[in-house]
Amino acid sequence: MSTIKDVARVAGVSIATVSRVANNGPKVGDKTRTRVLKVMADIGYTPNANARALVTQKSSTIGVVIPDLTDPFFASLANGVDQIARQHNMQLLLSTGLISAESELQAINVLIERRCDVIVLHSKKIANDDLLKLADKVPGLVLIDRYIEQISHRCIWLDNEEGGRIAARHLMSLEHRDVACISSKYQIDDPLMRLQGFSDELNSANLTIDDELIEYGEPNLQGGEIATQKILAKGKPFSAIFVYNDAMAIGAISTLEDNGFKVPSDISVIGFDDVLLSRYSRPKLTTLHYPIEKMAKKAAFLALQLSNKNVDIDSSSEYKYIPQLVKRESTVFKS
Amino acid sequence: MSTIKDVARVAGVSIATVSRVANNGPKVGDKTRTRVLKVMADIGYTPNANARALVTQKSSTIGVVIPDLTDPFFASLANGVDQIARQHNMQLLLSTGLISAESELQAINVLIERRCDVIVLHSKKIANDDLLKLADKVPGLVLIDRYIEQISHRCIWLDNEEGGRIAARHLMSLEHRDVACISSKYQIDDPLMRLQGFSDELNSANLTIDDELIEYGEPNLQGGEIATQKILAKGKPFSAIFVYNDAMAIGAISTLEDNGFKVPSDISVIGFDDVLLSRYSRPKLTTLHYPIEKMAKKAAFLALQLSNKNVDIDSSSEYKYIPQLVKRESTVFKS
DNA sequence: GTGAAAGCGCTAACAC
DNA sequence: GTGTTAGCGCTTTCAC
Repeated sequence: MSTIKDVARVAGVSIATVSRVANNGPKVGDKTRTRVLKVMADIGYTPNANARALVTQKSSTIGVVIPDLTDPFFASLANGVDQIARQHNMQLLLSTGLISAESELQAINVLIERRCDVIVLHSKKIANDDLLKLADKVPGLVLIDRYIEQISHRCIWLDNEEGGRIAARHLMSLEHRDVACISSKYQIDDPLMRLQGFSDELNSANLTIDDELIEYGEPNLQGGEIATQKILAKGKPFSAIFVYNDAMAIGAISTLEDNGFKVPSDISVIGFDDVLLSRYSRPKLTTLHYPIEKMAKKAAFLALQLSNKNVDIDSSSEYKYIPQLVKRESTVFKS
Repeated sequence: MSTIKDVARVAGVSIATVSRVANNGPKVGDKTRTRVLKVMADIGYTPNANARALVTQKSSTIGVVIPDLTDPFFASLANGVDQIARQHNMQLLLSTGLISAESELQAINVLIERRCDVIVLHSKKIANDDLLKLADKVPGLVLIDRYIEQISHRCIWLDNEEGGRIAARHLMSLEHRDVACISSKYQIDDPLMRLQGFSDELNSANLTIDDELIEYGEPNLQGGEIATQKILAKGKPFSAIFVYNDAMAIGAISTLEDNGFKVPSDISVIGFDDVLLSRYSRPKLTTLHYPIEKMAKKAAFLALQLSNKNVDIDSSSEYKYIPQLVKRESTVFKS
């Protein structure tokens, strides 16, 4: 591939001039500029971003770490960051971290090797201490969907506990008293907090969840199916289920109906996340809206600011989002 | 951020030695190696991938151009490429192209600037000639979801026309004679070919589609809703609809039911793509399976081979995929 | 086994 | 307005 030197040679100018033209720099004669531009087009010159990054010390790429792309929730996250990247003429470098601490660490490391100025990190497995070190190393690093007190001004997170409470209040307002729960088998913060909030709110109304009516599974459609089967197998009565996320909730509904239970008339189901799917499932899913795209944009924007030494940040800020109840068709008054 | 020089200085060796250690190179004394490794860890050294790419002339990143991430179809595409990237210890650089030729061109250009060795390009708008030039410039470039004769061995594509034919045969086998079509308003190859095949097959059975029963819309849920409303407004009878993709089909079903038509008992609906959603919609969608993830993997793998000068490729190969009919619940015998 | 040095393609002073 | 030059951080001969 042709380089700046080739252009310079053919156009009969120095490489400095070519560089100026390429960067729309000042002080270049009009005839020179047009001539250089023509040569560039002729020989198909494309500047080498790696070389440029090396000398300018900035790569103009935004790095994102997410577990995987097929989950619509994470796709939305990446999409939010991408939108901010476009606005700033930056590129998205995507690193999938899957679910182990090791692979998350490796994913983030790749981004640092590439000298991403700006990184939005969704990490569930890396220990706080390691995250603190990373944050220290990369000024433009922001955590999404996680909260660490020492770097609270660099965390964009959702109040999962409050989400659990809202779900509980909603179900109680519909007079459900015997509720089951389906949670994620990955014992990370989110499921724990959601369950905690849910349980607390029930308790404060003198209700409790029967431990046997709590099941755990993979946080996807199939996980919801299996967990529901297990709960059903116990043979204990319940009139509503609080499910960890929408995918599991839809899996749960499918299983319930296969077993002769009508949703919502026999059993109400409430999900979490409000992914697109939840608006088009039958019955349409009542769920808690998780404004992930908005949060991702905020995260990218914040990371951009942090990476810019000229802007100073109030390190006491907090970026906590509250999930919103979206009432649709899968929950009704207890019959 | 610390550099190779810092490591060299602290460890009391030359940068060449550090480089050897960093790359697991040969001929380094054991004590030296451990000492250098320790220093690296101590000062938190992370090699600069840009500098490395500059000298080695390879970036070990796979570039992908897709319109956007939120469409599950494209997310699957990106995911397929990502899996191959992981296998080869490469990174995914994602460039979203949206829908204009200009933005697609710009998206691919960013990838070339970054000197991606390997590029999987989903382009609908760029003219054949321009694509040919790009392919010439970047040996590791592969087109997905598009066919250009001159570079047929670098195209991974689906036989959309055959898909249309299969859909037509399926509907005819269920004795539908009056069929409507919903197509994409973006008059690119896919919708045109699908409609063509569909129409041809009907014709060969002496059936025709009433032009008034063909409507065009955005290829998403809402587009399907609007197109269906328009068709309904014509007041012409029909017993089945062939829809451009699953999202539109689900939108169509929702609108049909809102207007008092039962799917499939009153009207059968067949979609295209077989995205995850189609398995969980009610009724479950009959559709044509588009093996996009498999094709994306193939594309990435092929691009990888192409980028490697040591492997030579049979330039007469073709990579045509045939969609498969997936019968679910949204189509039945005409009543 | 280790080091010195050249150079990848580019930008950014600094001269003229 | 244009050219010369010194690196950016790294790999890779080529000596020793």
